[in-house]
Amino acid sequence: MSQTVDRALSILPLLAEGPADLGQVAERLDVHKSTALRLLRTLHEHGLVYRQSDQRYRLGARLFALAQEAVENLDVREIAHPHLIELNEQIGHTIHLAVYEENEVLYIDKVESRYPVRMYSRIGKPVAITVAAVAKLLLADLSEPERRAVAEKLDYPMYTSRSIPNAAAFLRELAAVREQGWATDLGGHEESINCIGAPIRGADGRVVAAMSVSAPNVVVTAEELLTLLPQVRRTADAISREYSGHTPA
Amino acid sequence: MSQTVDRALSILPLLAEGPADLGQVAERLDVHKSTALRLLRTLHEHGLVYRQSDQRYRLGARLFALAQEAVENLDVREIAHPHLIELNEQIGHTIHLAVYEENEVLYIDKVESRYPVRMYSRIGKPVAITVAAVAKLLLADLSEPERRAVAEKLDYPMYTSRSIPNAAAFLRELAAVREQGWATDLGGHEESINCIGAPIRGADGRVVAAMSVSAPNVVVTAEELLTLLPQVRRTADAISREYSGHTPA
DNA sequence: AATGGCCATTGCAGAGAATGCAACGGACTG
DNA sequence: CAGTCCGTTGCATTCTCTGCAATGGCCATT
Repeated sequence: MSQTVDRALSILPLLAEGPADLGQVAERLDVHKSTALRLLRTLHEHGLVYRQSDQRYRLGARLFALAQEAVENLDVREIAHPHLIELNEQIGHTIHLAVYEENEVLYIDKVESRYPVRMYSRIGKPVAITVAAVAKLLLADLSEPERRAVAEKLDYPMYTSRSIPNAAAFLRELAAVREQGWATDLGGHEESINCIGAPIRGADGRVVAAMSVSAPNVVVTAEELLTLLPQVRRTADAISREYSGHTPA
Repeated sequence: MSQTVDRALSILPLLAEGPADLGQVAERLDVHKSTALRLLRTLHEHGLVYRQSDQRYRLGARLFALAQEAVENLDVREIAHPHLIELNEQIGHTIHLAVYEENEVLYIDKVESRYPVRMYSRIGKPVAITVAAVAKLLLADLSEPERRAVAEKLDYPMYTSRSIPNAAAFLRELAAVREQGWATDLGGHEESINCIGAPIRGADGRVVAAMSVSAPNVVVTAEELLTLLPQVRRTADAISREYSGHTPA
């Protein structure tokens, strides 16, 4: 690991909190101002930070562009997208696609509900990992020791009274999900929103992504949502097949 | 500028093209493999690159998260969003919001058309700078020498027969846009798609962002689209007012 | 099963780059 | 007009990064 690069990269999350001036950056990094200046300059040259008119720094444009290109290079996403669109045209609700990476689950695609009531979420946002249906699916596929290790490390915020409260309950839930091959989140994140999800598997049978359908209570009840499960699983399986076939190893 | 950081950051666009292994990265950077390894390690620790199962590297999850947080910190975007939604509910077409930064124009928000025919674009994608309505608006606000400098540097790809062909034509167009206070792109990017756009101004009158409405020929003709101009300008002005008021110096 | 080659990885010594200091300069303020 | 604050620059020192060469693991080939 390189100290200089390490320091430079530490600036990024710092600026993600909001714009900062040279002094603040230097202080947070615990380095001399001149050092911070040179790091910022280098980041600037690469377009990762931007200097606004008041001379403060904030995250720059190329960061978006990079994130975009990155997400477009994920072949699961590319393959899945038309299927998600198609499912959305059938059932209308919001559809998410998510992957697991380094202790985080994040959305990599989304098709908006065609109902007026929409939920807030964004591609790139980390998922509420202890409650979301897609998170359960992705974590359920890890090996038993990995699951344990991850479950122990997590926090279990009680978004609602139905949120999963602790590691033990979470591991039980993962076991159930693993067994049944699909997952739900019934009001565990937002009181009035339910989700059902299904896994997408690669050629080796491992779960490479997960998709879910979300809908607020006011549009469909949890029971009605569950009747869509066969369609969701069928879509997920179709994506799995295409993905497995497509992967040239 | 720091050499080490410079090299490390050069890895990111490289990986944006697609996954690469250690040897490829070292070669592209023209450094020893051990050096490349350590740089990649550092990037990895910060979550900016991810090591996939075949040991190759690709861009990592935190990059998305950072880009997300960055875009959410842009106050123009936050203020504009509800207005864009509202306009979309009135007229149905795709709406974009864009800013100019360091010789690039990029979309920072988008509301999808409610018509079935949608256009392809993505938040974070650089805009076709020589033809897009929002690009014209943002560049038209630069000082005359700046406009000249930028116009000279650009390429003028002929996306269609109606694309702006060269710097001279572009500068004329910018002058016109500056004069009239709104802009169009009539089939200059995609033969069958027209856009109209209006600027969003800060308290000092400078253009801080631009919005546009895009619709394909098959839904509305260019003439019909132009009839929406008053609504678009009204929306842009409303955003300008709120933004100017909101900015605490 | 054994061998060869490829690629990632590590320890080390030298060299080159990053660091912090101190001084400068410009902008804003009282 | 003086004073202060913040960003910026040149420079000597030091520490870190670099490239080399050797190791070890993995896969394919025979």
